Amino acid sequence: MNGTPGDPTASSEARRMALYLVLGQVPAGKVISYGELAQLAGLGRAARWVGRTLSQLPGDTQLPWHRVLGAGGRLSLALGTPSGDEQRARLRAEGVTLHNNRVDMSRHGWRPMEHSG
DNA sequence: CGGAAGGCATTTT
DNA sequence: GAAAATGCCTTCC
Repeated sequence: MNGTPGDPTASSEARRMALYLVLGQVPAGKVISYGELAQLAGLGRAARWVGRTLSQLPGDTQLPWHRVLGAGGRLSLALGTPSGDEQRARLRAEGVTLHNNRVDMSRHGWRPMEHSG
């Protein structure tokens, strides 16, 4: 609940909508971190909230949640987990190069601001 | 010096 | 109060 007076933040539903919009802006073959995603969605440092929301997403969602990684392209999900294994499988399917538990941000790091920020 | 891996601190539900 | 799809800092190669 957003029953926190003093916080101009919108309802959790509004935050989730912003997250969907930003996440839908992520092109295939590119990746982004939870923190970046939260910041682009205007959520600030709610990186935890982003990860939690993605985990709440249904399997029927069309959102590319598998393009969301930890900071610096680090995989937060561990192998052995349904989501962790699927994320790596989907990323590789899009042409993303995986290094053990790291992604090549230099080649797949999404830059919504490009250079003219 | 640069990249990768692990640990501790922060935030949200 | 506890758990979790994280983030930044420090250390090793």
